[in-house]
Amino acid sequence: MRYPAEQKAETREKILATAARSFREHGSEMNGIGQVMKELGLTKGGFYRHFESKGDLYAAAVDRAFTEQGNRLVAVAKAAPKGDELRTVIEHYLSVKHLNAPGAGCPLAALAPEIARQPLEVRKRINKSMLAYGERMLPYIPGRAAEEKRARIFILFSGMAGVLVAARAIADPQGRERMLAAARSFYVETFASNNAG
Amino acid sequence: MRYPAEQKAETREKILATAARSFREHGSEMNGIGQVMKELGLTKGGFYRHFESKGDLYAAAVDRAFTEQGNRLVAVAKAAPKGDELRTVIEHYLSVKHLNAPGAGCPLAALAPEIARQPLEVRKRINKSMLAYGERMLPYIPGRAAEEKRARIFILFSGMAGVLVAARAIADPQGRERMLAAARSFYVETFASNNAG
DNA sequence: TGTACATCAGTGAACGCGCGTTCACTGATGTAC
DNA sequence: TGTACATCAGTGAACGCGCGTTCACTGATGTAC
Repeated sequence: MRYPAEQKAETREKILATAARSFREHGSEMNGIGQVMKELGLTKGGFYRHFESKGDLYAAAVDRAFTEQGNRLVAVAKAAPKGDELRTVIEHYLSVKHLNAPGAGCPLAALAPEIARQPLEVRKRINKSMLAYGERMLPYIPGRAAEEKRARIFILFSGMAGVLVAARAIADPQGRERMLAAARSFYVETFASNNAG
Repeated sequence: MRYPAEQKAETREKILATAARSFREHGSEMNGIGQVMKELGLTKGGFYRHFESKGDLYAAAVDRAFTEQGNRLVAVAKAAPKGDELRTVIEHYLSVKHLNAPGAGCPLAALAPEIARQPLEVRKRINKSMLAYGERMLPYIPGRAAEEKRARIFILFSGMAGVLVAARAIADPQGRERMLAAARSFYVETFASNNAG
């Protein structure tokens, strides 16, 4: 049957949001199209009215996740006390909440190795939103030359992603939170103390 | 037919080594038992004479990979000039060679998110070899209390794993090597300079 | 304003495929006598 | 020393299953007249 005017865009949106969360939670191999559609109360046949293939959805969902993550961190920075933006961002990223909510968190922490295994074209597409995510952090990084700041952003955010995912791999809840807290102190001191730039 | 006396142990060994490389290269979902056995010139039916299930192989292969990675880094440290052990280990870890050889490299960098998604029992088993890997780095870390050193090892190695896998996600070969080099300088200066401890 | 027709998001059954796992079988070697 | 039998690593066909994808169909809404 024919559906109300704006429904198609809404459905596409829901598929994207659900897939973006589901991929981060379970990885792209463990969560399929059928499950994403089922969660939305739809059948999997309808998926192909919205995306060309699973690969197409994957790239779009990872793009979406990087954009959302960027939005979140920018919002956190803007809400922070003047001069404390980077410290606040680091503490938000390395929070227990982020540790325990991979589906709503950083796609680099949740998916980096499988992004690295994607075909070149998919990686290129994802790289754009990865780099855009980095660029949005530029205003909060101390330092002079933009190129220097970019390297610093790469080191900081790839490092924190490593911390988060390594902590998630630890089974003992106390152990993982202890390691996370130690890393939080380190990153704040190293990147966001007064003499860090 | 009956096979020569020590062949069973040898075959098990080959399956483990091949799986350890293959999982790190392709992830556990993309590379199956059939392909591992095929690479060894065997049929997949014979797999179950050596391992209980794919999950059993996965845990054993990741264990193996952590042990190998530990062996490699200890060997690198032992071959380094006195006092330069940690710097040499960092440079080895963040080398272009390691960047481009995930199948022979650090399992944390190659598999951390999917390790984090394993059932509790599998994570507990893998945690043992992860922690053992960390313990082997203790002698090369400056500092006093062992607990402090352990936190420092976690921060250093999870951070470097994040760097490596983020660099692998970058499509442009020059860009990824530039980022890797910047991170290498940072980690050497921060963790292995004379006043780092 | 009323009628006839076109559209197309979503359905649900079907497809081929590769996966992990099972199992009856093979047959050269090891063991018992 | 020679013979009969047991062992068991590996074979290869089969299994059920869920996956990604395709497709004929549905039918309420939008459009044309």
